[in-house]
Amino acid sequence: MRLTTKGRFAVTAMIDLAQRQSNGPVTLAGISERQKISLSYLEQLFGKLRRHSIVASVRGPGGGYRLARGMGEVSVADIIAAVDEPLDATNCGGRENCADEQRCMTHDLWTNLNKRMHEYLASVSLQDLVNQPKAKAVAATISMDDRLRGARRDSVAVA
Amino acid sequence: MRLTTKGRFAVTAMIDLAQRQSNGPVTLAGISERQKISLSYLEQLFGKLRRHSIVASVRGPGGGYRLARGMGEVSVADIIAAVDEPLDATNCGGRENCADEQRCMTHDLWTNLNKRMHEYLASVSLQDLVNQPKAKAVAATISMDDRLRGARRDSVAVA
DNA sequence: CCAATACTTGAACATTTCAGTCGACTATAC
DNA sequence: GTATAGTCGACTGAAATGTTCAAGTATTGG
Repeated sequence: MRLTTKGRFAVTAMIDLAQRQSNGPVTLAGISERQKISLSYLEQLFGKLRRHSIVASVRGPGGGYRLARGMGEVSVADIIAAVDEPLDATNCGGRENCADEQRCMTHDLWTNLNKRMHEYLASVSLQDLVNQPKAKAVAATISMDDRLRGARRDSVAVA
Repeated sequence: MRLTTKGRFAVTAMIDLAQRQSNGPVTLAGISERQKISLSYLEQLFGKLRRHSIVASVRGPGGGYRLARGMGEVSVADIIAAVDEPLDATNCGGRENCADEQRCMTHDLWTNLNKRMHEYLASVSLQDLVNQPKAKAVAATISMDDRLRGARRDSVAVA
């Protein structure tokens, strides 16, 4: 998984959408204005989001975009994967080289990192971001720190 | 922190270096040949690694590069940070906007993700990669999975 | 000393991605 | 039927990737 500003834009836009879709479809023009993202760039991003069934479009006056599923069913990983799609992953992932030992060591490291990043991003839904972002973020951080330091704290409050 | 193939190349090269430095300085030409990375590209990468005091150079015949510190003191995060340096991080990290609530929500999410990625990469040293990569990788994965699933497994065998 | 070795630096380059722009088109509500 | 708003495709400039060429400088072995 690659992390670029493109994914950031997409997530920002999706949060805006999630927050406003209760009063009908949300226009890209509105998101563009509020989030200061170019309208045409949003069109590209939402084209991909739509083709990945993350959002649905409503054409005509009063139209716009709405979520294709509930906020809880859309993870950050979904959004990034839809937008950043060239996910050909570890450049030795079955395709070529990876012949000698060294390459496979780095290969393992990278696939593992990718996996963990993906798991983290998949564990955060749009709902989490819209509702109580602080609690979630802090809880995740504490939990991670514990693991690294070998500490043991059996119940972490998550608000 | 950004993840690109550039960092991958750097880590691959560093592993090669770490494995061979016991018999004196390692030449970039050798790394280039073994790892199939263009020599000039390696020169650029090692220039950065040298300026970050991760490797040291030995000039003249019989020269090459060697690690500036022990393998245990060099983390993957160090290598990536040295090579991928434009780490301006979250594009609202103190600089501008971040005015309304939505932006800060995504801001929190990203800074947190960056933090966790960094912690993970910082926890993996060159030594880990050269010695027993499998054990380390597997252990990290299991631990992560447990946290996500809420499972509880008190002693995870490592190696 | 001297020549081969090997790092050092800088520039140029093709390719790709990023981010944004433009223009033409289609569907639909009023 | 017209204004609204999504859809599509091509096209742009800037940056990053990955590579190559060329001209250095330091140092060691002979």
